[in-house]
Amino acid sequence: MRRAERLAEIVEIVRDGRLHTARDLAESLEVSDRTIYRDMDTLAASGVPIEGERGVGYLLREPVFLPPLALSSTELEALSLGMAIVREAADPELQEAAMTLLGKVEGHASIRRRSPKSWGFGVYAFEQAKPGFVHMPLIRRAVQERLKLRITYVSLAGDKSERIIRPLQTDYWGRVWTCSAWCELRNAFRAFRIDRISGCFDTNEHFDVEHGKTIEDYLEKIAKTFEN
Amino acid sequence: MRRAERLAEIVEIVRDGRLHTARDLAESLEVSDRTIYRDMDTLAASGVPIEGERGVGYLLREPVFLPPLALSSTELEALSLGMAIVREAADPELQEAAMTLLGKVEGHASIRRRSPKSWGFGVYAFEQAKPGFVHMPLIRRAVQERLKLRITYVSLAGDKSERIIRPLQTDYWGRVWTCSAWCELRNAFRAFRIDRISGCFDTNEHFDVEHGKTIEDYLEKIAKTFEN
DNA sequence: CCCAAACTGACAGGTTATGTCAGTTGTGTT
DNA sequence: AACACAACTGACATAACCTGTCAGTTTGGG
Repeated sequence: MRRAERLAEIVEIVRDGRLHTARDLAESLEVSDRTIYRDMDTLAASGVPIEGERGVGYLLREPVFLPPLALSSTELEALSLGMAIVREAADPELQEAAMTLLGKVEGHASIRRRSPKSWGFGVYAFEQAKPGFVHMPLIRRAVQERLKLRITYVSLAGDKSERIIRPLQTDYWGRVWTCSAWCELRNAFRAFRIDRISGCFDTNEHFDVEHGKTIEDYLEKIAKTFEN
Repeated sequence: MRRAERLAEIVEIVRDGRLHTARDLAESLEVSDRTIYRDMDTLAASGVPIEGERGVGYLLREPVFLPPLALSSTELEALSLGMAIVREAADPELQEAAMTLLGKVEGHASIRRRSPKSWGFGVYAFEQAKPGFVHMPLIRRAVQERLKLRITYVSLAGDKSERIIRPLQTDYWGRVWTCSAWCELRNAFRAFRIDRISGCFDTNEHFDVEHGKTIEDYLEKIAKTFEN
């Protein structure tokens, strides 16, 4: 089974998002270039989206992993429930992802045979599309990449304000999403309800992890509040 | 790659939970017994928990599937969020499954490399362990296997009652779980809040899908209610 | 004890994978 | 426009691997 392992190894190497030439791969895997080209065919046939450009090299745009997982039926059930909730309770981008993921998993004959498509879950976590939800993908990206955002926020009292925030975490409260952030207008931590964010723009400005302004600091502060 | 396909096929066949002899497998896959024995070695080496007993046959206890999935990072994010919610919002059995599933996925080196362990999600779907939650696994099983249950229910008004129900679906409402069922006491559809089910027992009695008493009928009835 | 069926080892023959070589075709750079 | 680079392709010999056959051994159950 050296071949199968090598195929996995190629994906491992290429998924770092950088360019790799067939020769480099061939050297590090101790096979000939030709073998690499053949392997690339096989991978492409298996649906791995590796792109090869002549004169350039190979690139794996979409991060991919292919672990041959062994899931118990309870884990499969948890996956199914989780995706049902995400499909209902998250923003369109994650909804889409949840559905394609579930599709990939249920598409495998082994599962179709056992589950009559339904696990008996009903999920009604949300009313129809909440207003601020279109901004969720941007907010999530901002959290991950430490990107400052400029938002227009309408408070529960109805006051409109414009702020620069450092989004630290997105929070799910069962039926409501909020974003925990450091607010540069108030110079303090604030939690913004996603459905009350009417405008949201990328500032193209990154923020550093500053002592006292991290999500851990925020959570700690909240914990202390509850102690009293 | 006929070998790789055959290995997958073996798992496919054996995962029905019944006994299979090497000879039967060999016949249906059109190879010799010897090849099956060699394949079993390979599968065992790959970590598939197939058990073989001399004089008996092969058995796969834990249902398993091993689809070499290719997930996008967004799908991975959806999976992570979904499991975070399930870990917070579901019963202990599914919580456990969600954690082991996430463990299996994140355990794969390819992912560890990219995600700094956290996706920036905070999930606070529930207070601490709700009372009725211990019954959830039984209820889920009952839904899937059409098993009647005998429950002790405390209504919102505080009235205690004992009923035989035919559980049709478990419903997640963001912060609350209910069970949609046909209630044999009231002879009508009822939705029971899980946290108000104080007792729950298996009656060992199955129910048939009766016209007018299915989950589809219930959902239709609810839809009509909203029309008015 | 006997049977069934999992297991093991050896070897020949077939199939597949690989390396070598000799090209062609795009892409980016000078 | 010429050039370098690297993806690609085809052909063929050889090495590696897989498979079937056969002849056993081991283990659990009746």
